[in-house]
Amino acid sequence: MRVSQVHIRTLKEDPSEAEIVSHKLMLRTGMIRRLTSGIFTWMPIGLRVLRKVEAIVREEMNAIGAQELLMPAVQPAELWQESGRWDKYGPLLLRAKDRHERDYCVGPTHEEVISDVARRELRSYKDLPTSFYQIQTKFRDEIRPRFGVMRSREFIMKDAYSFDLDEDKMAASYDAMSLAYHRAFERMGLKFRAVDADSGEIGGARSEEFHVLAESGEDAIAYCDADNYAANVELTPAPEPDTRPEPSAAIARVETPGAKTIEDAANALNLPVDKVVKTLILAGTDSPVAVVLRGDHTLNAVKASKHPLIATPLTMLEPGDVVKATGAPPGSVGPMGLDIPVIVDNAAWGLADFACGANEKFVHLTGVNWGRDADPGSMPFDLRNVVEGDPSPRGGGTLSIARGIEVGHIFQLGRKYSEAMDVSVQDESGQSVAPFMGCYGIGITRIVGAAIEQNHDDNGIIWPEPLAPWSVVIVPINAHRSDAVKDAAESLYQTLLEAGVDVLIDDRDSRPGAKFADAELLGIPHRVVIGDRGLADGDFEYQYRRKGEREMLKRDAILSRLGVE
RNA sequence: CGGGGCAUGGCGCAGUCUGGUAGCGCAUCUGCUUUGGGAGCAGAGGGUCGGGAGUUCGAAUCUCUCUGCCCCGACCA
Repeated sequence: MRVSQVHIRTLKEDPSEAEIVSHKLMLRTGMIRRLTSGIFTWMPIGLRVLRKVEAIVREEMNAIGAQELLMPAVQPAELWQESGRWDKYGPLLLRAKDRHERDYCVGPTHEEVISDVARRELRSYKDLPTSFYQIQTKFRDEIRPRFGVMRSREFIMKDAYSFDLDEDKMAASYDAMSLAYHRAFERMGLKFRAVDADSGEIGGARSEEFHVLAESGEDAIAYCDADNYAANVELTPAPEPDTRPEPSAAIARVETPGAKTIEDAANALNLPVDKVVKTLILAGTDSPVAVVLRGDHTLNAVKASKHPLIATPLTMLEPGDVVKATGAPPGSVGPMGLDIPVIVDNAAWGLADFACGANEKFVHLTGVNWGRDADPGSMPFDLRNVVEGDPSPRGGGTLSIARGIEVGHIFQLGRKYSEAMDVSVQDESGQSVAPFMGCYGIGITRIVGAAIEQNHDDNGIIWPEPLAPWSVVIVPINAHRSDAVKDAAESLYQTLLEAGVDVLIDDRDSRPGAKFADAELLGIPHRVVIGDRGLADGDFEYQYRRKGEREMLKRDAILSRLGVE
């Protein structure tokens, strides 16, 4: 394409509404424009990228035999009442009434509709296994849309659904889908990890999330390259308690004026934070409970919610209630002498001669030991988030922590929806049975943002080649003054076009600097600069966006560099 | 939902406290000069200051109200 014919309106300054780099760059390049909170127009350049993502996903879905269909975005309430989600889904569901006062929603997902399709279409086990997918606009009325297309209300999702006769076959469909996801993200050139999203659950309902690794990710992922373990930190088990050293210190009372945090206390006591224990007072199922963690650890809400004495949702007591429960304000609370249940984290259980609050304002105790001084309650419990360097649950090495952006999620649903929605097929013996379902989502629009988060520099986007809006940009320098430049540029452009390369030629009359800046902002992987300077020797300048080194190459060398013979 | 902030040409901002009828940079258009890292000069178009109500001779500026947008918050002991 010719830049003169493309709607390009790049901005030099970051729009004030954008916070993270992908959002800023998408606005500066003009890929998207906001219509209202969490709702965007995909402008021509952005749409080119979106289409590349879609095409890869579509190819990988088709490759495993999933069939594309397109379901309605607007769905009748009855369907959602049938599954029980009309009430459960809450305000996330955008609802509307038609002229007859009938209730509808804009689909946030399509389990209900696909179940309806399935119950009408699927008759017998001979129709199975089968899977359907669509690439379609969804709407979820997020509490707080932010970060541009990363957490928008309207977004495009690829959602797929599989139907199988039994659990093993469902697992096979799931595995095929998982492989297809791996292939799709690899083809997009993204650094990603598939992580267990459900490792602690009982039963066969497996689930994996696919995360693009990026600093700005909202999720923390624990992984171990040595043994291939990867899971959301929320779900990564911390090690069992160590054997505890024998007590060696006597208990001592220390005034810690003004100490409110663990760091304050550790400083005042002149101890490392991992020798000080933090005691959190939570709402319990019966009475408040005290939860004890090592000072350098943080409470994991998902794990804590699984303890029978801890109330869900997890609630920290207000300072006033902490005083009522323990006699001391937050910061000075400790496990000694409490008359509420104490739950000790595995790591805190392994400590000897530790320090803790004395349940007296601005007083701490040192040399405290479980059993001798403080009652550790019943069994220790896994309550904390794992940290960098913790052993991998698979035992093959130590964990690293990375941040990730969730771009895919696959799930074995079992019969939950097929039973609720009355989907059934006849098995070999003629009995009606509910099929086992799986559902599989990819956030198409989110991938575009995630790809930028992972691939950018100070000058702009650095597209992985498979996602780039164009793979090559030709920049003629002062073509209006030099027929040689113009001819060489046009000729190269035509050759690349004929070879099927996604090529852009910057045929504007702008100055070179402006063209370079735009090419870099847009993140076009390959740049060919043609100017009188090099052309005298028959040279073109070639630069790869990601590396940045410029080389002078002959036309043939350029073509072979771009994979054209 | 709770807390905070903002709303002035397409974008980024000043002006608001101390009312007097709107300004700067970028972008856009015209002309000339320039031309290998977002050119220079000259000129031009474009906003009634988020909406409404009020105070006042007079409101972008003060008051009330509505709306929209952005940020923070569900690990603090």
